[in-house]
Amino acid sequence: MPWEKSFDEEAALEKAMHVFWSKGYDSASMAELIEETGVNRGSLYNAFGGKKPLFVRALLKYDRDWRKATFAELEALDDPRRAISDFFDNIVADTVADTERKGCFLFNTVLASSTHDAETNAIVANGLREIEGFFRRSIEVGQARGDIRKDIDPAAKAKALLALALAVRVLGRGPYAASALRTIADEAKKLIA
Amino acid sequence: MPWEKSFDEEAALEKAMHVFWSKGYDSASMAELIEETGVNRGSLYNAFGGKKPLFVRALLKYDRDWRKATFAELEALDDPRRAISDFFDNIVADTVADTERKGCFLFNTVLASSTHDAETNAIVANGLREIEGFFRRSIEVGQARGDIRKDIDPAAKAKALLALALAVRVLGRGPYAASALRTIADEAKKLIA
DNA sequence: ATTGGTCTGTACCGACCGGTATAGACTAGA
DNA sequence: TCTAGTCTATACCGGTCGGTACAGACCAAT
Repeated sequence: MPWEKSFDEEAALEKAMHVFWSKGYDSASMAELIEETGVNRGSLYNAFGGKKPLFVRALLKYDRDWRKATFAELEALDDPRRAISDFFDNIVADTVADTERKGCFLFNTVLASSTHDAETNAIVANGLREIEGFFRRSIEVGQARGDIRKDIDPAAKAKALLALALAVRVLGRGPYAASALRTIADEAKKLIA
Repeated sequence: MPWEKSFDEEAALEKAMHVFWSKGYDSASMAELIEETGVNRGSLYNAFGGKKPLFVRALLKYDRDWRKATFAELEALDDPRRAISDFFDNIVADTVADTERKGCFLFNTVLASSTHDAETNAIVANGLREIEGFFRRSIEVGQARGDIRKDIDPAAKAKALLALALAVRVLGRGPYAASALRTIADEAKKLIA
C-alpha cells in the first residue's frame, strides 16, 4: 500500500468554497476550480467525484464553519439583546469589508434554489432554521430575564430578524451603501426594543 | 418600402420577459427564448440585437408594468397605512399563487448583480429607489394626517420595509411556507403601527 | 413584373462546458 | 528491484452556448 496520503484535501475544499461562494454554482467553472485549488483535474474528480458533490461539500463546510464562528461567540456573551445587536453589526461589517461582495453563501444559494436539487435546498433550509432558532432562543432568554418585553412573539420576531439579515446581505451585494445597511440593521435592533 | 411592419414585437418581449424572469439571465438560453417567443432566430436578433439587449428591454418592461400596476392602485387608495398593508398582502398573495416560484424580477436581479453590467444594475437600483420612495411618501402622508406616529423616521422605516419585502420575495422562492411569509408581512405592518 | 427589404428555416461557427481517458512521474511497501 | 497505487499533465469526448450566414418564401410599392 504505497502512498496512502494525497494532497491537502481540506485546503482544496477551502479554496473551492471561496470560488462557489463568490461566483455561485453555475458561474463557477471546473477550470477555475482547478486553477484556484491548485489540484489537478483528475485528482479533483477522484477526490470529490465531480462539480455537484464538491459544491455540496463546500456549502456544508461554509455552513459548519460560519455557524461555529458566529453563534458560539454570540451565545457565549450570555446577553441575548447584545447578541442580536452584535449579530447585525457583524454582518454589516462583513458586508462592508468584503470587497468581492460575495454576500452570504447560504443566502446566495436561497435565491438560486430553483436551480438546485433537493440535497442542496435541504442544507440551505436547515441553515436558515438554525439562524432563526438563534434569534428565537435569544428573545426567549431575554424575556425570561426581563431584558426584552414579554408581549412580543419570539417566533414571529425571529422570522422578521432573519428576513432583515437576509436583506442586508442581499442588498449589500447590490447598490445599497454602507449607511443604508446600517439603517436596516438599526431597525432590526429596534424590533426587540 | 415593402413590408414596413413585422411580427408583434411587444408580444414577443412579453414572452421573453417571462423566460428571463423565471430562469434568470444565465440560465435562459437563446434556444428557449426563440421557442417561447415563437419568433425566428434571425428575426429575434434583428429586432433586439442579442441576448443582453433583449434582457435589458425585458427588465425595463417588467419594471414599468409592475410599478404601474402596483403603485397606481395603491396610491389611489389615498390611505397610506392601508396602501402599505395592501402592498405586503399583495406580494404574499403573488408569491403564494406563483406555482413557478419566479419571485420578483427586480429582486432576483439584485442578487445576481455581480454578474450583470452597469446598465442592468442601474435599472435595478432605480427600481429599488422607487419602491423605497413609495414607502417613504406613504409614511410621510400618514404622519401628516395623524394616522402614523410622528416619532418614526420615514426614510429609515422605508428602508426596513423594502428589506422585508425583498425577504418575502426571496424566501418565497426557497423553503419558506406561506404562513411564514405572512408572519413576516405582519411584522412589516407592525413597523408602522 | 421587377425590386427591396423582412420574414422563416437551417446550417454552421468558435468557444466553453463538465467529465473521461491515458500516459508517465513519483513514492512507499514487499 | 519489483509493484501497486496516487500524483501530474494533457488530450479528448459529446453537448451546449451565443451569434452569424445564407438561401428562399413572402409582401408591398413602383
